[in-house]
Amino acid sequence: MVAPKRAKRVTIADVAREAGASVATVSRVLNGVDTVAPRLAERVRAAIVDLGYRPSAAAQDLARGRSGTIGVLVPDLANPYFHDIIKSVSVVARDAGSRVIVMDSDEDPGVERELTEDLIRYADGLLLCSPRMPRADLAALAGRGTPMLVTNRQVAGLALHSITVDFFRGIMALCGHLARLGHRRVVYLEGPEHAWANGERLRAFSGAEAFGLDVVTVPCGSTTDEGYARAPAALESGATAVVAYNDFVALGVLARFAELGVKVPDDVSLTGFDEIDMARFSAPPLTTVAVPRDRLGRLAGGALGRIMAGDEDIEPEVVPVELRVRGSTGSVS
Amino acid sequence: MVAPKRAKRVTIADVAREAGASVATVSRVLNGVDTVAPRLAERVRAAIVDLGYRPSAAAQDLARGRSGTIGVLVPDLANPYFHDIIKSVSVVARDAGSRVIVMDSDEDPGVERELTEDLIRYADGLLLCSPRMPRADLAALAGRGTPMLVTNRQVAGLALHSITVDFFRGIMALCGHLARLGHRRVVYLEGPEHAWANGERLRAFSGAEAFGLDVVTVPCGSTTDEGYARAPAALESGATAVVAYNDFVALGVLARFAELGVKVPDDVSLTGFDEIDMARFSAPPLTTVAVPRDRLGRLAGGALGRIMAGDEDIEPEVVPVELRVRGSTGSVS
DNA sequence: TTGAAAGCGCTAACAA
DNA sequence: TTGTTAGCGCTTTCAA
Repeated sequence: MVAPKRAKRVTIADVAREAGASVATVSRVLNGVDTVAPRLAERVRAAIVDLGYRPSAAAQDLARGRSGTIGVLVPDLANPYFHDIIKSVSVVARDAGSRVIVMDSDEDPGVERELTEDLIRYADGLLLCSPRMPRADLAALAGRGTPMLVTNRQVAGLALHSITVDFFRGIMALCGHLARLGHRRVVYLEGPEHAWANGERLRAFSGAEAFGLDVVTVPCGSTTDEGYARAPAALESGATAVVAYNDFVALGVLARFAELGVKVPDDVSLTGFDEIDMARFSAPPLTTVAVPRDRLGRLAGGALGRIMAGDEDIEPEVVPVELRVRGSTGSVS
Repeated sequence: MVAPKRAKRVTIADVAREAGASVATVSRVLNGVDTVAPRLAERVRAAIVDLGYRPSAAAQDLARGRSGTIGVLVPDLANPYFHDIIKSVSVVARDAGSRVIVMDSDEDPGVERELTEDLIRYADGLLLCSPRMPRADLAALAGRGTPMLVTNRQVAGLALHSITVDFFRGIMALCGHLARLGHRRVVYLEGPEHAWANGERLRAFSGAEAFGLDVVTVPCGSTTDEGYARAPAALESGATAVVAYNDFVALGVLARFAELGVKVPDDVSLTGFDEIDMARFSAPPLTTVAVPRDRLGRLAGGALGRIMAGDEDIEPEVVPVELRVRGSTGSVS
């Protein structure tokens, strides 16, 4: 093994010296300003390679007054829901010449607030995905002047740019589907308590109750484990259909039901939400609601870009969803 | 909506003026240096709040000569395998007062190299998870002097700090288990071609062949979709057991088999690798190999910390794995 | 087309 | 205990 040399940083001045040019010229070459004589530019490039020079991001950011970075905060990196959004935003960002840095708040409103404070110092713009933090925190952030966009959360009376999903309609579609199959009593396995998405679903259920559907609610969460754990409670409700907060939960329920000898959909129907990949690979495949996450991500990326460019007139968007009927729902026997 | 004011940045000088102190004092308060008179410190803190001041990350990083950031690169954010590692590293980092920024190369060696170049300018240290880039690129990076650590990849003859998983033993355990069940011919659904983990598995299989196990190989990948797609090919091999590259692939195979009416494990046995949550929720639950990802993550975080602190004497570690026998494997009929 | 030099906002000697 | 000031490495006028 070669002796490790923690070399002192190579700076733009070193390159300038090596190339026999000024730092200004090196900077020009670096930034693709084409008012540099080809021969000189070549010497500079050679020096850069020779010395293995990399511009310091901190110095560039400071001098430029911006970081070329957009910060994305998600409550759970493991959830493909956010993953797809990150991917799409990354593509949009890349096209705009900026990079994306991602942080995971682990569903904790406190951590979320903290990470956001951090992110705000590093990034030119912020994308808060399904933020769980209290309204007041969000308000404070919004008042700070940093360009930002929020997904899956609407806060009445706050000048907050947002792109949301039509969860309300999704649940209505699900309920309508179940009602047509003859279900009169369904149990809803609730999502994370601070999730706006959960509130929207609850709103939709009370709408469905107006149509004569009986809805009982069981606290749960957003993971397979939680679905697995709460499945018996769902059963006890005496409902003929279980509406899980999302596909993960539904998959957990499905597994537990299998263990308990409960047949889906013969004994009880089951639905998910989000349409993750696994939804169509389960046995039976899951009736769920498809959310166009890539579209959501692209919209978010585009809107955030415009906001960062100073455009304050961003229309709040609500992306539509689509019911996917599969084998996990059936008519009441 | 209130008129949006893209306020000019509040700087440390503004705070100093407001508080009637010097910038040095403000800096001291900011950094918790306790040689500031309580009353003065209080005034400074009040000014900070009043003005809504946030230190510029770029300026701090530049002045300090470090960023307090560690960069993590993963080939696929969606894979819980990496997710768990990120979580553990984040915890270690947080305890050390630094933050983690994550980037996803999307399994593309080119993008990977590019992102690493970027990361290296932002971070004090690098954690490359299962890098797919060619040996030469890795060598160039290693020679650059940035503290870095690689997981799941060993490169002979390169002074590269690494922490790897004992994939070899994992596959051997799996093969031994299958052999004891009477299997004589297994088919291996290969992982991503640039993955070191795949190479290790192949090595292990040739070891198993020495014990009389017949192994045929089918190119596949690392996702459920790919498993689903290659399942028929696996069947055609005439093997009595399918060893999937990982649990995702196995789950895809399982779904396809169910559609095709192939019974697991009666008609054919099936194994995964990694032990993701879903592995025990499938029907039948998956025989797989558990990888202690949290431990891997903590080890990585700790080791990287030491490397960044200048300790060059880091022992390469190989974390052990554990066979988990479940319902998806059975004896040959 | 090139270079000199003034910042960018902060930290950390060094003085007082 | 506090303040002054010289950098940190880069970009970007402004002159030449």
